[in-house]
Amino acid sequence: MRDDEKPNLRRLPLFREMSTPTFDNLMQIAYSQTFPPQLELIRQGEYADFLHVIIDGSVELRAAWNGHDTVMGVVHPVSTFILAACVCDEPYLMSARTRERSQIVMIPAADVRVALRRDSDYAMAAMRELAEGYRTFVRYTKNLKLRDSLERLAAYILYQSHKLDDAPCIVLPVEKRHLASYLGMTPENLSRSIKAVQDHGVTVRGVQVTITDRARLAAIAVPDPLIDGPVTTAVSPLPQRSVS
Amino acid sequence: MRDDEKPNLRRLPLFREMSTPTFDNLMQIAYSQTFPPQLELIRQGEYADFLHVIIDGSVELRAAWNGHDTVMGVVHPVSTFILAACVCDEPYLMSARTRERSQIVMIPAADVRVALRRDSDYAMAAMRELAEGYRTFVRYTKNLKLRDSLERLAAYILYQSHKLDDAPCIVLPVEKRHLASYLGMTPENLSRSIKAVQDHGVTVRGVQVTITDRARLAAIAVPDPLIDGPVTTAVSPLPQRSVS
DNA sequence: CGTAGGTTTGACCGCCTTCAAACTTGGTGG
DNA sequence: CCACCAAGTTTGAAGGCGGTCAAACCTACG
Repeated sequence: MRDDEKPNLRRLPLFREMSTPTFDNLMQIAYSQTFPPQLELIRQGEYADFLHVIIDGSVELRAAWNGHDTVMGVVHPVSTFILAACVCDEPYLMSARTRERSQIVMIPAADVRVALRRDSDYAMAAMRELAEGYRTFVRYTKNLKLRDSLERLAAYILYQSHKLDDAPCIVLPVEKRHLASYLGMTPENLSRSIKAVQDHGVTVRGVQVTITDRARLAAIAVPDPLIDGPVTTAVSPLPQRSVS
Repeated sequence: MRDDEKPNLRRLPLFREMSTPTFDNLMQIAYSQTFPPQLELIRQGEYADFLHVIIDGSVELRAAWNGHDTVMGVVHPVSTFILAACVCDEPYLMSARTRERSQIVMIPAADVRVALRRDSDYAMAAMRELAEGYRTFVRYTKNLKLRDSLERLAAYILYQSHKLDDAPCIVLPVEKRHLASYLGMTPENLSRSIKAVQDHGVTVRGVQVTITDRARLAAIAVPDPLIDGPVTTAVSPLPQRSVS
């Protein structure tokens, strides 16, 4: 891989705190590649050959069973995916496909495991990365089990806006069909939910979404940092013991 | 905590490979406690004070939002829970409550974090534990998104049997109301699904479930190791059943 | 026994899916 | 530039899965 790409990787939480020798060692055997859109990088059930790091573009995590398939998540730069399969040396539970032309760095899983054993700072970082991934999935599952589809859509819009500094105007970053699958509904139902949500402080034209009344939208979504994302402005009292 | 409890902990993947000084150090500040049934050990939103290790009994992980709540998982001995919140030093995403009288070892989260930084073998073990937890949740979410409720019930029965060495006869280990919530349905709907599944190679009387035709049941469940769990499951040194 | 909590059953309703068709949208080539 | 096509989206109608509500039925336990 090219030298000018390494700093991007080095900035990642996963690589930031590892020792320089370990990093350089990994980088020597890593290689960077640019893939076309809609390419299946990883197929569920296969074994983990490479840790993937997405540098540019975006990647969709999908799962399939018995003829159905569904979108489980989307990975944006700069972050890693399928770390868990690499650590466990077990089959992928999800497939991964590029949504657009994407640049990806691949590091042989065996070398990652060696580096983990050798560099405890690296292991710590991997642990934090995995813990965050775990929590992301807990939140995703809570969202699916606790909210109905209109509420999920409202929360999604609100959260997309929140990520852009509470911008009132956002653009749906994905094809609606895939967004529907991610949110656990059919494209038709998403279409109807989009129509329905416009009675609650939102106007949608195509992929342009404008929040006209945040409070009304929030009344539907009932946003919750324990579902929608990490706490940024938490007002948490001191930890307290529940039992004596 | 008592000395005779330490070997049980030491056998855990999380503690098996850590250095003896680190282990002894942690054990000095850990303490063991037995809790009554239906006690809320952890409330979602609070911060992680203690890493919990369940030694005996069973614990239910639940999530709540906007007046609803749902069962997200069940933890059996001997394993840890809420490791991710401890590692991240962030609020719990789920609550935990004892299902029965349960013995639990609690280790201050701050000390766990210190030990993680100090002992790289320990960090490696924590990483593997987290990776397994992550994969458990991916599987759970796939189950919810890809199967309908009858298929989920069939797969659940098949998997419970599989864990008991493909025993044809199993006992539902949880109250049906909680099983329904775990499987993502209402108690009423579980009741109907139980009736329906008896046309497909299963007879159910109370909590007694007998598989009369495994192939027919599998035709409904379409079991898949990428959803239902690895064929080679964990070694549980303690008996599984625990209904009094 | 009698009560309380859990389970089952029935009736009804609504969310969501399915199927089908019309309608956009974007890209391509005449 | 426009015609055309393919893919995606929207709309409509119909139906099913699952949820809600209410009552009856266990079952455990005091």
